[in-house]
Amino acid sequence: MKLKALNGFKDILPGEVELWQGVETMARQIFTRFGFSEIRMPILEKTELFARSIGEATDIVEKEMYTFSDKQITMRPEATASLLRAYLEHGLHVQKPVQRLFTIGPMFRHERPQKGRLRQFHQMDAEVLGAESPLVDVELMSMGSMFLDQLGLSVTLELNSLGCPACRPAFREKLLAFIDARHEALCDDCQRRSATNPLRVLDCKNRNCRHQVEEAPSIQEHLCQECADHFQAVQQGLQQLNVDYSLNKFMVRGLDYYTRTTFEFITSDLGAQAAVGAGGRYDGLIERLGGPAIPGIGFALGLERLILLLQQKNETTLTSHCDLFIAGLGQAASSLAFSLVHTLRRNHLHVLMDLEDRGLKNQMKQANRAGAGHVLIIGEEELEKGQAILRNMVSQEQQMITLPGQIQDRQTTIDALLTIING
RNA sequence: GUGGAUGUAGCUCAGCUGGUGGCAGCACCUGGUUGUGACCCAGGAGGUCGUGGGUUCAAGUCCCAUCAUUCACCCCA
Repeated sequence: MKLKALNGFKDILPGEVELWQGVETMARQIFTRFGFSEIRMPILEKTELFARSIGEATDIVEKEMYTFSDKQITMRPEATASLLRAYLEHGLHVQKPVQRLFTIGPMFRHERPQKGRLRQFHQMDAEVLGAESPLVDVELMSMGSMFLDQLGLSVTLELNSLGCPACRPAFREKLLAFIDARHEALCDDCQRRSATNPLRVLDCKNRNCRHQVEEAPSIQEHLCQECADHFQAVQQGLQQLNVDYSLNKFMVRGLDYYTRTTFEFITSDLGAQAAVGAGGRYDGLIERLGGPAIPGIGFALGLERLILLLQQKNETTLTSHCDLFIAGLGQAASSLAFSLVHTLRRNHLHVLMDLEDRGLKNQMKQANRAGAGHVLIIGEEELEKGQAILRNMVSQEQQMITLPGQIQDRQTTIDALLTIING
C-alpha cells in the first residue's frame, strides 16, 4: 500500500468509533446538566490569534503549529483561543454576564507522536467566561471529575495556584535565586529552562532535579491576599462537594495565559502522557485578545487518552444488534425481500439482507454476525403459499408469517412483524 | 529536534548458527443436510518477507542505506 495516513494522523475505524460516540454522548449529557452550551468553531484561524493567546515563547507557538505561512493562518493547536475569539466576535459577553460553553473537536500540533500523543488529536473543552467566584472553579473541576467518574475511570485531581500578575513576579525572583544556587546540580534541560521558563524546572522528571527542587519555595506560600483567599475558597468548595484532590506545588502550565487556579486530571496508566485533562483560570486573557477585562476558566480533556484508558480497562464488546435479517432464496423471494427491507426501515427497524445471491447457510451466518434478533426466511416453497418463516435467533423457535399478496396488505405483515420483533 | 526498539497474509505472530515462506491462530470463502447461524470437521483463497543496494553458490535471516511504525526524551490534553 503506497498511500497511507500521515504520521501522527489516525483513522478511527468501526468498532472504535462506537467508543468515541459513547464518550461524546456522556460529555454532552453531563456538560448540559451543568448548564453548558455547545459551540463549534472553525479549525483555521489567523496565526496571530494563537501567538497572542498561547504566548510567543511557548513550544506550541514556536515550533509545533501547522501554519500556512504565506496566508498567515494556522490550524488550531487548542480550542480556548478560537472559542474566546468567537465569544468576543459575536458579543456573547454582552448577551449574558456569565457564559458556560463547551466544544469537541480536532486539534493539531506538529510534535513527535507517541503513546497518547498524536499530531491530530481531539479535545473536549469546557470554559466559563465572566465569573470570578472560586465556586465556579469548584463547579468546573467537579464537573470534570463527575464525567471521568461516570466513564468508570479513576484519575486523580491535582491542584495548584499560579497567582496573578501582582504576586507571581516576586515569587519568580525568589525561585530564580533558588535555582541559580543549584545551577550546577541540575540537568542540561533545566539549566536551559532556568533562563527561559524557571517554573518549568519544578516540573522536571529527572530524579536528581526533583530531589534538588524538593525544598524549592512554593508558589502557594507566596500568593497575594486576593489569590490566597481565592485558592482557599476553591479548596473549601472541593471539600464541600467531596471532590478528592491533592495539592501539587510543582504543577505548572505550558501555556502562558494561566493565572490562579490550575489543575490536572492525572492517570498512571498511560506511560509518559499522564494528563488526561488539564486547565485553569485565565483572568487576563480576554483582555489580551482585545476584549474587556472578563475573567475566565476552562479545561480540556484529551479524547485519545480517554479512549486508550477505556480500551485498557475492559474488553469493549460493543456488538451491534440488528432487529431483523431477511433471507431470500431465489429471484422472486429476493426481490420481495428487497422492498420489504426498505419498508421496514421506514418503520424504524434495523434490517439487513444479502444482495449477493448467497446460499441460505451463508445468509444465516451473516445474520448471526450482525447480531440479528430474528431472521425472516423467504423460500421458494413458502413464497408460493404466500408465507415465510420467522426464526427467533435466540430461542431458535420458528413460526409462519403471512406475506403481503397485494401492496395494500403490506401494512398487515409489517404490523405483525413489528409486534413479534418488538414484543 | 535527540535516543532505543520493531517492519513476514486483512489482523496477531512463528521462522534457531544463512539452505525452497508457516497443516500457526483469528477473520474470509466452499463443502460436511435439496433450505437454517453460533460449536465441530474437511478443504480453499490470501505474501514482490517495508524499500533499495551489498556480501554469498544461496539472504526473511548477515552488512549498509532509506522509508515507515512505535516507545522514551522534550512538550503537552
